Order: sequence, then structure tokens, then C-alpha cells
Amino acid sequence: MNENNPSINPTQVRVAWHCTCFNVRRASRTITQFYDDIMAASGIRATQFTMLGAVAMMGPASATRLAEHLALDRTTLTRNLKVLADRGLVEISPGNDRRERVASITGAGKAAIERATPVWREAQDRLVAAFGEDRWRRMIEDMSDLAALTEE
Amino acid sequence: MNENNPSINPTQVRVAWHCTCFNVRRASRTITQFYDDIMAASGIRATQFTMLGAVAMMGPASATRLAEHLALDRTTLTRNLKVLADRGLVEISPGNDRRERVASITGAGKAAIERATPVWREAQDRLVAAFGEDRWRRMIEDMSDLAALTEE
DNA sequence: AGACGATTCGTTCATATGCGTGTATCAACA
DNA sequence: TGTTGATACACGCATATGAACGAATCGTCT
Repeated sequence: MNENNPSINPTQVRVAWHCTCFNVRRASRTITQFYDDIMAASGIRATQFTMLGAVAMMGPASATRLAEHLALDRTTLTRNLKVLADRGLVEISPGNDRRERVASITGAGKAAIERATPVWREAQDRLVAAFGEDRWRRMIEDMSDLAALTEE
Repeated sequence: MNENNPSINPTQVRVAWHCTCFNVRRASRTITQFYDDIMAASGIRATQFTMLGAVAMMGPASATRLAEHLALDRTTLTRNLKVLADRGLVEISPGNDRRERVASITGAGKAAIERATPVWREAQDRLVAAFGEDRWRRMIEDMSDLAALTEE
């Protein structure tokens, strides 16, 4: 293999390439890039598109509730939301429970979703077409089940 | 659904939950957490385990070569390596080509791999057992193919 | 030898991710 | 009514991720 480093055994090679965590993270990187490249013109990244959609869907919702919904750490969600709030796409306001801070979509946020949805769909369609629709559908279910399995 | 926000149509709901990028990122988060929780005692995270394995496998290798190997941005890889270098697990030294800086595994790095491998295996085995071996194997292939498909 | 395009890298900026700690608020109970 | 455990959050620390810009080096061609 590599005459500079003869001490590596084949077992280690198998470990590296069969690691579920490595595989899912690598796929996460390349797929995110794939979506972001296509969606770049809209000014909305794939991750932000997801966040906007969640806020729009769940109405005024607390950080904790949104975080649970997305299987995302609460503090991560707060900071991701702040990026969108700074751009005026979502609004953060105090809730009835004064501990809570609820997020809601703004007019600009709705407009951003409208603007980004066609390019998101283009990315999604391209990927599904290249991968095969049946296989893709199966894999989405696999990934969803795997997330549910490893959550908590 | 949500009487506070009647304007969301069902299409947006489908968009949010069928997005490949969202699904793979969510799985990436929960699976990384699953591995990290089990591997915590070893002091090596799943991502770092992967990096160490790659350096050990590929011998003294340049940042660019390692990055291509892992489908990782070059600058990201450099910084991830630095964390390991600061802990003495890998060594960064100038290559023959004076533009290059090559990384190689150290004795402490090998020891860390030895120490972390059993707990990594425990995480991997638990996940495979819970998900089903045949289904798991199929999904690893799917994720690998999908990464290849979306790379570049 | 000198010029020039290509390669390899470092640095800075911005986002994404989770943990630990501390604070404010709430709800329920003595 | 005061105490107390639980809940919701902000902030700081550390890692993970990629883009843009620029510097150093290499190989080649004149």
C-alpha cells in the first residue's frame, strides 16, 4: 500500500470506511453542498430553508419546541434563528410565559420561502432523478428511521 | 393544525419533511451524538476517530490528499488536524515539495486509535443490531453512492 | 535565467453544532 | 405566602464546516 507506513493493518481500513458516522457525515457534507450550489442565487441556504420552513409551519413557537421538532440542540437553534432574525426573515418576541421567546415568520420570511422553493425543488428533483426515485424514497425512510433510532 | 398561523399550506409541510438535505443532516446530528456519547470515555470523538484513521491509513499525506480522500474542504481538514496536532496525536511536518505540509500519525495517535477502537465498535455494533444488519449494509451503500453522486 | 500559469497552502469571515454553567420564571406544595 | 424543584433561556467555550483572498512554491516555456 504505502511503503512509508507499513504498520497499518487491513482491519483499520475496514473500520474507517464502514463507520456509519463517517458515511452519514460525508453524505451530509456533499449533499448540503449540492443543494447550496443550486440554491445560491436565492440567497437562502438549505439549512436556512429548513429553519424558515419549520418556523412558518409551526407558527409562533418557542426555541425548545422548534429544537425538538428538528432534532437540533436548543442553543444551536437559537443561534441559527438569530441569523435569520438579523435579516428580518423571522421575528423573535417574548411569549406569554416570560421565560419563553417565540419565533414567527415575517412577510420577508414568507417571500424568501416563495423565492427559494423553486430552486430547492430543482435541487431535490435533480438528486432524485439521478439516484432513482424508488431508491431515494427508501433511503429517506432509512435515514428518518435511523435518526429516530439514535435520538436520545 | 395551528390556529395561530392558518396561512401555511400542506405543500410546505411536504417540502420540509421530504428534503433530502434536512433528512441527511438530521441523521448526521443524531448519529454523531450516538457515537460520541458511547465513545466519550475514550476522549476521542467520532469525527476525530475518522481523521486519525485516515492519517494512519494514508501515511504521511498532504492536506489536499487527505481532504479529497474524505470529501472534506481542505481548510476544514487543516483545522481539524490542528486539534489533533495540539494534542500530539498527529504530526505536521514540511514535505519535500516545500509548498506541502504532510501529516503523519504519532505514537500517541496510534495509542489513541487502539484505545478508541473498542468503544467505536460498541457504538457501531449497537447501531447495526438495532437497525438490522442487511438494512444497515444497504444504507451504507446508499449513502456512499449518494455522496459520490453529489460530490462536485 | 526569467516569466508565467498552476499548485499548495494559510488566514479571515461566516455559519453550524453541542456542552456546561448560571439566571429568570413558573408551578406546586408545605 | 414562602420555598423549592422544574422549566426556558442566554452566554461562553470548543469543534466542524466551507468561501474568498492572497502568498509561497513549482514546473514549463521562451
